[in-house]
Amino acid sequence: MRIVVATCSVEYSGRLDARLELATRVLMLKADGSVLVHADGGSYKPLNWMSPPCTMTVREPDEELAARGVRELWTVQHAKSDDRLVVHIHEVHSDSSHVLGVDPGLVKDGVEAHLQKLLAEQVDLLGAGHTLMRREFPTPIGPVDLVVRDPSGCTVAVEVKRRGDIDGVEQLTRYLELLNRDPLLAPVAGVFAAQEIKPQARLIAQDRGIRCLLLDYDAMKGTDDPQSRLF
Amino acid sequence: MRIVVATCSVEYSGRLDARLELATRVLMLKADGSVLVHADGGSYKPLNWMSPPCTMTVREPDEELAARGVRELWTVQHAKSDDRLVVHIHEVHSDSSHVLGVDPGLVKDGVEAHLQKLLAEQVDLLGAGHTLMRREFPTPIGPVDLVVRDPSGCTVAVEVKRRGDIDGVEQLTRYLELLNRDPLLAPVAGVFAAQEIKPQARLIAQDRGIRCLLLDYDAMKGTDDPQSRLF
DNA sequence: TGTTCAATGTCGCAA
DNA sequence: TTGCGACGTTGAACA
Repeated sequence: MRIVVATCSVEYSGRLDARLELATRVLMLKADGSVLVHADGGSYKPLNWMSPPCTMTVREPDEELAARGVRELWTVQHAKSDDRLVVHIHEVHSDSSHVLGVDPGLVKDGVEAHLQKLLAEQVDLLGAGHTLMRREFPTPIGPVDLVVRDPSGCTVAVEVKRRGDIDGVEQLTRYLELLNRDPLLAPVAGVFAAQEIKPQARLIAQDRGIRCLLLDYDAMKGTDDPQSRLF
Repeated sequence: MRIVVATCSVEYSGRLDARLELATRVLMLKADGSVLVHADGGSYKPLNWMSPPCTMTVREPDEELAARGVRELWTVQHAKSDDRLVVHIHEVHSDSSHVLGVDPGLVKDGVEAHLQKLLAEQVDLLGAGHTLMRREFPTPIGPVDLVVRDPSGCTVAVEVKRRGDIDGVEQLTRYLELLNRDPLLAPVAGVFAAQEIKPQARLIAQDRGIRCLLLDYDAMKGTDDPQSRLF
């Protein structure tokens, strides 16, 4: 991520034509090539931008542009369409780069969170005699939805999803690998619980010894005791 | 504009609840109090944000949070709703402020309104001898973009879009149904005019006897008489 | 100030 | 890929 504060003008041409007159703005250049032009106000939407996939090329201005105060000419070209952003850099006030790494991404709490909560309350759905140890069990790679103990005293890690896809199985697999390194917890079994489980996900889960559990959201809501039904 | 690069976790609660696990991100704090949380990829939409009007308060973490590595606690509270963003700052890698001033703002050219205006002026593009009856012809279900009369004296309803999609055809269909109930206007023909018409939209239009017309914005702007070329 | 509608909408899922 | 619907939609024009 490179962040440049510069006095600049910007032209966009593509689905429409748009222009930003000379002013000082923040230019955010992301690792995937995308560029955002932000002012010191407004909402999260930039004044102008180019979405990935795109590439930026920097040129020296010709004499005429240089005479008008342009120091650099940035051209950000979209890879697939002919959308293009041209930035005339007049003066750079700040220019810094930072290594951010891949972001784990936003987790939204909706039905999935509710499912998790309901399963925590109705932990017997995993089989008679199961007891809840923790919800949102923290690990360095993110929280495990549920950690429970089965009747034999073994630890079980549960991943709850609305739609059970391969991604979810992979996630649970990573948790299991990590938890099984902890001698106080190991051996840890895995349960993949979802409203709907895709055949491929089920296959991979079975191959890894992960049990699949279909959840009936409406039934679980129905059995929900009225006290906690205050959503 | 203050820009902070920090390792942080973020929680949003408001119209939904969402969470960003610990990672390094860019925090953009605008002059109006709004805050954006950006990762090094994705589109122009931040991972998380708070729109103005809102205010940010900074607190020291309590002992428990401090033990987990939190150095600062930012709470961004929306002024009118109870939307709230909480940022747990673990480590600050960069922190800089810049004075940007007020932005002159984006000037656009080529939006639907321009297309409609140009077509109203160049109504011959619908075929020689067409005359404009009205722009924004009012109906109970919304205004019809253009109502024109063809050389034979028949009424024609025109829907103008930048990108001709199915819902545009549906919209025009509703207008035509309504207008054709008016004995003073009926029979009313339909023209779907757009810079780009999706194949499926064209199909549906043809099936309903609606004529499709591709608009060349640049050409229309070129033929535009100079008096009205004051964009 | 509220309502309606376009948008360089974007985003995510299903067919 | 395309279509469909939702979005913490945002933004602008208008009543």
